[in-house]
Amino acid sequence: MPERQSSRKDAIRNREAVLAAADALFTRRESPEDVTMTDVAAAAGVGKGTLFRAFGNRAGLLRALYEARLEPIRQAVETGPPPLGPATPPRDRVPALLDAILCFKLDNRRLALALEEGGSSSPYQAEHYERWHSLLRAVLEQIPGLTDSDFTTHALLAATRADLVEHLAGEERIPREKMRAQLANFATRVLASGPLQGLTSEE
Amino acid sequence: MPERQSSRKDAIRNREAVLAAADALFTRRESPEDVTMTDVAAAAGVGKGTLFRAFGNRAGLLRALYEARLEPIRQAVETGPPPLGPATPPRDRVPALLDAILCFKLDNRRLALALEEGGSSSPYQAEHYERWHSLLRAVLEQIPGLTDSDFTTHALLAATRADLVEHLAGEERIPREKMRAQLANFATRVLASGPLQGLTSEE
DNA sequence: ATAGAATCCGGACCCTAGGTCCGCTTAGAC
DNA sequence: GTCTAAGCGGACCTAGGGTCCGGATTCTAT
Repeated sequence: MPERQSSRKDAIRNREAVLAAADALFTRRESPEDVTMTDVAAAAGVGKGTLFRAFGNRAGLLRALYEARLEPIRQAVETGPPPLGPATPPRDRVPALLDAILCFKLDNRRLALALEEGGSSSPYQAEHYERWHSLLRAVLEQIPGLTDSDFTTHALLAATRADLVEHLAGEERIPREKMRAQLANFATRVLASGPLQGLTSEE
Repeated sequence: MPERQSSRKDAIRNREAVLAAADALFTRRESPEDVTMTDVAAAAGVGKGTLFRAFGNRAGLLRALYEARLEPIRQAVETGPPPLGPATPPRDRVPALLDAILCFKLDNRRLALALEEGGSSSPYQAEHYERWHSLLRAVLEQIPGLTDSDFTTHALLAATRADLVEHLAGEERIPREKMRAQLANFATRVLASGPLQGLTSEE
């Protein structure tokens, strides 16, 4: 667990340099997998030992980058104004949250891709997925008549998977605004199931 | 492209042996990634050269296994009786198709996992995904009032992603029947948007 | 200021796993 | 039987993630 902060200023400077270099590399290069750790170290003007001591491993570096980029959104969701903040009525907040996630992944395609496929273990063991899931689920549960909130949350989040977004934006050339509209439409449809009762799956 | 059939019987025998060995290994071992190509070759009593000549690369082997397992379902979907076959009314066929996919992934967890994450490129470039997508989409388009069929299809299929299924079955310990019910419920909710007009995203 | 300790630096090195190569073997045709 | 094209298999190559350790740097106490 090499994640604790260091106080030495060269360590801090190097950490920043690595973050910046990795950031640049991931946005520049086509595919995440041809950004090697050696590349990152070289671009940051730092040795591999330094890189690995600071972040543990590849996944650690990705996570650090991801969290940093995600911070503003986390703020907006937790303590911000509507439509993202807690004061928003659930039926409006769900599409807004999904939209925020989608936009984030559109703006950080390579990075999100690298983190989600990243190998090792599924994205479902990542902490940040867990956070989104429990938040979204809590919001869903405030909507009356909505069942299977756990599964529904997973299914909604699955529609924003990085590789799907990448495919839609890259291969199918779907413009950003259209994709956002489609996702919002989809989410709304899922929520708008007032009249449907009795379909509930039982325990 | 080393995919063409050989007529020599030793080649055929070896191909079968590899397929069988790989199948056994993938179901036995915990995680797909600790089944190495060398393992497979050894278990099949065959050299690595043979293995790679027969299947090209790791993805090729996975694909071959996957297609073989998928064959019966493909049959049932293309020319079988309802609820999977073409004679089924669209509103019933969509959940049935998704259910078939879900069951398949539940029955072939490791394999589906290995193929979908498999690294290299996203599952969205795989031929079999393309097949499912166009089929499902065609069915969706027969439902009046349903818009964004392309995106909706992607979103529905995303709910059956191998790693999500694995997570639900493995970590969350959701029983098979419950998961099937939840997916069916979800699909039905998505389709049951008759009253909703005007939400359509415009070109 | 300076010595000493703790920490950090960095690149040579290791290991694993996918993939290739090539001399030897074998199936099948004549 | 023999000739040949195809197949065989394991030694070998390579790339990239991760480790190691001698030397440099920073912080602290005096």
